[in-house]
Amino acid sequence: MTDANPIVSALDLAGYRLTEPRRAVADLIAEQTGHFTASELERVVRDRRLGISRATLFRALELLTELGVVERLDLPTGEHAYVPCARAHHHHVVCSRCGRTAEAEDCGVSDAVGEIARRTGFRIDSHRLELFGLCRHCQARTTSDA
Amino acid sequence: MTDANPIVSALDLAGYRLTEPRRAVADLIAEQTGHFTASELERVVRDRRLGISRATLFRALELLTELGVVERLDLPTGEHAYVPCARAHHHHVVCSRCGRTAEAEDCGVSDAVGEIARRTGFRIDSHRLELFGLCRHCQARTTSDA
DNA sequence: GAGCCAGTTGAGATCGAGTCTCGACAACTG
DNA sequence: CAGTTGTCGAGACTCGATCTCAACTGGCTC
Repeated sequence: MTDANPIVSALDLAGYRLTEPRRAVADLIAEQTGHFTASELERVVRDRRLGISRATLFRALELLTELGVVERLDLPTGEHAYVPCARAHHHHVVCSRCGRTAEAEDCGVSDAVGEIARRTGFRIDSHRLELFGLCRHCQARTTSDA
Repeated sequence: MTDANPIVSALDLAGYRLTEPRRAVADLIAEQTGHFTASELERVVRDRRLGISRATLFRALELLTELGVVERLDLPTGEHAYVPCARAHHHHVVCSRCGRTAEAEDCGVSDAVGEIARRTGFRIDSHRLELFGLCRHCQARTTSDA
C-alpha cells in the first residue's frame, strides 16, 4: 500500500523514520474531524490495543506539531488540544458543542494586528487567534431543540 | 486605611469576604507590571513568608479571573500566565523578552471576526487574540545590543 | 464587645498531563 | 546481511493544579 496518509508523507519528506507507531498515530490523527486532546488519543490507543506508549504518543504529537501538520491550541477551559491542519498561517474556529473545527484565513486579521502594533509600539512577531462558537450543524440543532 | 487597591474593591463589590490572604494576593497582583505565572506568585509568597498556601493562591486567582480583574492567557511555550486587566473586551500584547504587557482595543479585530464567521458559517461566540513580540524598550535594547 | 455561622483557609494527599531515562529494538544504509 | 543510530516501551518522575476536611475568621446581630 502506498501511503495515502499525507501525515505519513510529511514525516518521510522531513527525513524521519516511518515506524509502526508513527504510522498508527498519523492514522489516528487523520481520522479526527475536529480537535482532540492528547488524553483522548491515549484512550483510543488503549481501547484499540495499539500498544503505543504514552511517551511515544507525546513524542509523535510534538514531532507533528513541529512539522506543522497538527497545531496545538488552547481551549477556553485551559485544556490543550490539537487540530490537524495545513502549514500556512491561519486561525482555528472551534465548535464548542461538537468540537468540529474550521480553518480561517487572514480575513483582515493582519490589518488589525498592524494597527495594534502601531498603537502599542510593540513589534509584533507572532499572534494567535482562536475563535469559539457554534458550527452550522449545531446552530441548526439548537434552533430545533430549544 | 481605605483600600487603594482596586482589586480589593472588586472583591468587596462582588460580595466576597475581604480576608487577609485575599488582600495579600491582590496586592501582589497589583504590583505586577506584566504577566505572571501562578508559580511565580507562589515563589514570592514563599520568599516573603506571607503564609498563604498554594490552594488559597489558586483559589484567589480563579476568583479574580471570574471577576475579570485578571485574565488568563497562554504563552507560546504552553505555560499559563495571568495579567491584571480591565473588564472590557480587549487583547493582550506580550513582550517575549521582558514580559511587559499592553492591552489593545479592538482595532478592527471584530470586523475580521465577522468576516471569518461569514466565511466559515460558524456563529462565533467568543474569541481570543494573543500577540507576542517586543515592546518598545526591548526593541531599543536589541538594536544597540546586537 | 461577645457570639454566631457560613465562607475561607492551610496542610497535605491526590490527580493528571507531560517528560525523562535507559535498555531493547527495528528502520534505513552500504 | 550486518552495522549504525534513531526510535520505542515501561515506568519512574516532575510539577502545576485540585480536592478534602478540620480549624479558623470576617462580618453580621444583638
